[in-house]
Amino acid sequence: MPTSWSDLGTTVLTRAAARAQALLAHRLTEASSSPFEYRVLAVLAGVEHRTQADLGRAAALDRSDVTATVRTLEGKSLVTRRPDPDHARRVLVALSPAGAAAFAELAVVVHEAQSDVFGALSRDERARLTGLLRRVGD
Amino acid sequence: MPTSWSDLGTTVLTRAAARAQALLAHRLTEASSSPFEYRVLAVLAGVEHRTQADLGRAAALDRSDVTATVRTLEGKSLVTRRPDPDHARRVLVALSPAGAAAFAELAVVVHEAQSDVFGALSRDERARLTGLLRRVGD
DNA sequence: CGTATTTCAGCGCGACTGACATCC
DNA sequence: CGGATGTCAGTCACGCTGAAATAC
Repeated sequence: MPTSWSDLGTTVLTRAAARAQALLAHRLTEASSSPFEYRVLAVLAGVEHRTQADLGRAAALDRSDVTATVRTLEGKSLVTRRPDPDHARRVLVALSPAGAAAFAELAVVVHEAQSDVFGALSRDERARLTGLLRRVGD
Repeated sequence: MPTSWSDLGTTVLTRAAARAQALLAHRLTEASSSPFEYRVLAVLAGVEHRTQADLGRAAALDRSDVTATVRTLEGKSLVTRRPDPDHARRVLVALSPAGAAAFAELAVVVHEAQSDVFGALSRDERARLTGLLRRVGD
């Protein structure tokens, strides 16, 4: 059982995750986007629309973060917002054509980021790693 | 190749790390400590003293964070600070007896946190996981 | 001179909390 | 009424940057 900080399982795990997050964020920033924005776009891709609350649940984003991210995406014209006709309190968010195109490009970028992170591992090893991580992440 | 956010390798990795960090922080907070403090104590354990800059490098802590953490530990009398006789600008930090005792107790707490995180995995699986993570973390 | 150390103020990101007005 | 929704303000941990003062 390791006693030195750097050999702890949680430390190794945290360090790898920090590097992964940094590389992913770097790739997305280069593409004038951000992890939050990508998460929203990814949820919106393939569905016609979604309420912000649902969006937050699907993207594991807090409601307040959803608000800010969606407004940013709206400013970029990647997303449209309109009130739900059946539920005045709700806002329906949908991908614009430009948003769908942006997501397609960003998906490539994100895929590259996965290679940045897991490039040292074979396809088999990646699968084993994510399998183990899923059991750790609950 | 997964396109949905939650199936990305980086996402699974980040989620697991977030849970690990939360569980570890929770355990240490219960013990009236913190991850930063433990990292400093762990580096100090086994050596007589260390300059703050060295401490930061060894604990992978930023110099500014070292300053704050060491002052907190000094306030708890777990650590002593004295100027380096040979190098007036440097500060030598050492574990006090109380600090050594506290570290011994916290080491148990941290070990429990490892079980909190990796409890679902066998000893073999833990070793395989950390091995893979090390190749990801650089 | 340049370099290194300590300290402080502040930033950015991600996760979150509390409060509020609004609506079903 | 309770419960959900969108918004805003603000907090916290962690990893940083920039600048200043000091010493080598």
